[in-house]
Amino acid sequence: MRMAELSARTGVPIPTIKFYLREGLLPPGERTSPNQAQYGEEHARRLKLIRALVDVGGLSILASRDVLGHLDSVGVGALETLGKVQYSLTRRREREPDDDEAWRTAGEQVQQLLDRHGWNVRPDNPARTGLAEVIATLLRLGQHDVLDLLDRYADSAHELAAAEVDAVWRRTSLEDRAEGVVMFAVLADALIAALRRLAQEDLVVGTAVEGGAGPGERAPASTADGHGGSAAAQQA
Amino acid sequence: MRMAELSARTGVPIPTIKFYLREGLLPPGERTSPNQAQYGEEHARRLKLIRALVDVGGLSILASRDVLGHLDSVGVGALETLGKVQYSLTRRREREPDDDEAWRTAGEQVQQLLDRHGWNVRPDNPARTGLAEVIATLLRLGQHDVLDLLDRYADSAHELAAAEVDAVWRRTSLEDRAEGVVMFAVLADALIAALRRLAQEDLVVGTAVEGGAGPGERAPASTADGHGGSAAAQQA
DNA sequence: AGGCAGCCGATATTCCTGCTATCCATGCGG
DNA sequence: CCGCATGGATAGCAGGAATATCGGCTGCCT
Repeated sequence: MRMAELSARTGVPIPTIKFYLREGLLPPGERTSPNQAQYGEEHARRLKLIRALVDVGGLSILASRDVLGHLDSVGVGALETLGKVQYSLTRRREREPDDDEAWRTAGEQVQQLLDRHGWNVRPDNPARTGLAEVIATLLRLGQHDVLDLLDRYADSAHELAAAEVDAVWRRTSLEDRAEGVVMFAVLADALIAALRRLAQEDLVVGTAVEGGAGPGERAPASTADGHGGSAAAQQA
Repeated sequence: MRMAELSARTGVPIPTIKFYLREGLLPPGERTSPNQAQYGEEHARRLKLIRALVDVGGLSILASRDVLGHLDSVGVGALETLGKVQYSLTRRREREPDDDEAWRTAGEQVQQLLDRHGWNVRPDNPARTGLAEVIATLLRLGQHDVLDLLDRYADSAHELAAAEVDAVWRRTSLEDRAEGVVMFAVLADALIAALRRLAQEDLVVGTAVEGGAGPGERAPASTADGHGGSAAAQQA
């Protein structure tokens, strides 16, 4: 197909497609003449992926290019891809953190947490810094009760990550796996954030309705222990 | 204290403080004369909070102003504050979603999920739309196995939210509670994201090291033999 | 009392990002 | 064979977040 059709099919305006081509997010089409090119299904897919990363994942154009670049160099294994994607994802911190008391404490807490949970993480994983930064901020603001939940957060995160790794591993082709890594790294963040907000409201509404005396032992709403597994997999 | 001291104490440059004042993020100091003002401890705290929201939480100046505005109008109860904060948090979607098949399916799935888990959420909660948007995107990209984990994500989210609500409720003063709401709404997102990335790497390293045959039942933790193992996980 | 520094407010300028718009030469295609 | 879409390059624009500059004033120190 030509550019006009690509645009029509994906809903992305032509000037924007040109822009993405220029910026290297979208690989160039196959030239059939000096001013004609053919685009395939993979271009449409890539375009949709770009919009997903930018619109839903909130990535910058630059970060998206990096992430997508890792997708193209598959064959190096999921670990490699995951590492690179994660590195691309952490938005560059403009100001390197000031080396104050809170920062040092935060660094220690991160290490202790990793030890406590027995996590094996490379020392250069940028998520370490990210985590330390959040902890340092909470320390500076004196929000110690948030930090008391760290281990709980960690347990849940580990559970979820296990399910994610499992799901990715179940994929067969290398490309699919790499794409899965990106999905779980980028879009799951948005997913969890939204779910947490919904759950928060449910709980607050529940406690407020019960008289506002405190977070009472509300009947746990059927606990959803029987959630129909793939009932969500509506496979449209 | 005067502006210079406020700047020195918080590390925020004076022009930036002026900017925040202009934009209404920071309440003006107490005037002692037409060109002199006094700032108190609460201004320093507010400044640190602004930097936390902007730097760590990734909020825009505008969104931060809204969130902080809700902090000032305390006394209306945690539910009210939570709702307003959540509304301010969801970044305005520039393009309202195109009403295609995926979007409609996504809307249904959100409702089904809420029913399945028995969550009581107001219909105007913007997180509903946010969640639907992510689901629609995943549908359009054909990532159904991600959606299969929705219920698992929801369960974890609910657990965490319960702990969070509990923690907030434990706070005594109204101001502290409102601040807690903001903390858990904004910073916990970053916290969880970082922890998930760390857990992901741990699990991938673990499976890769064990021969790359699949996500095996790795001995839980205690692996912390140093990070040497991960370096070897270059698995071609 | 004199003077210098600091402060406040307002305006203007800069830098970055993510697109759009314009322009032009070219060659497809009816 | 001629118009119009295509592709490439350059320039422009809008919004966001600061940052710089300037004028007028006022403490405060001596």
